[in-house]
Amino acid sequence: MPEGHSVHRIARQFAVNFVGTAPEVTSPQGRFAQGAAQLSGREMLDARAVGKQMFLEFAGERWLRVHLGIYGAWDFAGDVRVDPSIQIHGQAPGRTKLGQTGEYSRPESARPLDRDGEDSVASIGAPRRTRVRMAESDRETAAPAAFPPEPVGQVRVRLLNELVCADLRGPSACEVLTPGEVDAVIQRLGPDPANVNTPAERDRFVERALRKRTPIGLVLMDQSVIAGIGNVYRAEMLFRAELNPHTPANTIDRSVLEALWDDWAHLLEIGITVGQMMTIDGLSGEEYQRALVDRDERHSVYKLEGTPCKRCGTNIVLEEFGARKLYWCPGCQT
DNA sequence: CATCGATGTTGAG
DNA sequence: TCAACCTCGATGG
Repeated sequence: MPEGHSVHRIARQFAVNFVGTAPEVTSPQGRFAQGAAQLSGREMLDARAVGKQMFLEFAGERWLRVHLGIYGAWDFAGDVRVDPSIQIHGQAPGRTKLGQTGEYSRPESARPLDRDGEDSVASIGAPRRTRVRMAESDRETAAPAAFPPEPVGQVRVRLLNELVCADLRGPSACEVLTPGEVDAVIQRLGPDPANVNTPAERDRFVERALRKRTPIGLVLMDQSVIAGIGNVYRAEMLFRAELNPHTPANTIDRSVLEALWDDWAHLLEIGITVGQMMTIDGLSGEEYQRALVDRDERHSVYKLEGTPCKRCGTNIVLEEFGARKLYWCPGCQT
């Protein structure tokens, strides 16, 4: 379910809660018992995301690669700290408000969107006894009574240190790799502006795209061309660029492709910070708060088929495209 | 409460 | 091209 922004958020949570500790690694479900044994008791050295994949580095040149696929999720429970660069919204309806201080949900949290985001070297948040599910959207629920909690459902892998327990369920990939194998995987992925956003990286994307006759609507989802974009961001980015999804990539102006990269970098940074795919700019504070809660308020085309385009009034259409659903406006995406 | 569908990818045919 | 993976929120009765 998650697009690139969620995976970066999860990697940051591992950096804050696990890097520098030597967690016990188990596979309550059993399917990953062998891999878990290879990692257990080793210090975690690094946590990184590239596109939709996460890589956790352990001492002894062993890496855990995780891809959440369509319904994978991580649950963090215990005394969880929140990386200062991310906000956690989206508690279940009817649950207690997030954080006694309201630190993560006050309206001013909208502000970083309009700035460049170079300021924060804030200190890491204090641990808070809680449980947070991190997947396509985050959800905070009441802390389990016991620590570590009883595994619920099919837990492929559990990482447990003194303070925090992280459970992985439903991943499409979960495996131990050597450094060389990690390099090979990353080699096959396109650039990710959340890791390196330089003119050279942007050129890498542009050159790869210009070599394809494939429609841009497919190229944007090709993880070897640009990493991290999924079906929602694809549709929304094409709308923002006023681009017909069927346009062959190699017929698009270089400047337009450069703008697509810049827009992805922009949207991805917002997504990482906010934890929601906010794809409409310039919302008022009130609209922004509504967009946090209601998907239809934060998108222009995704799942909005049959409604009038906010830009030109033409009805948004839904089209089967490369085995996925594509939402776009035939009126102004030309 | 049963059923559906999903923000993804792989691999069989 | 499409089933499989195997989770869970949304939807409808």
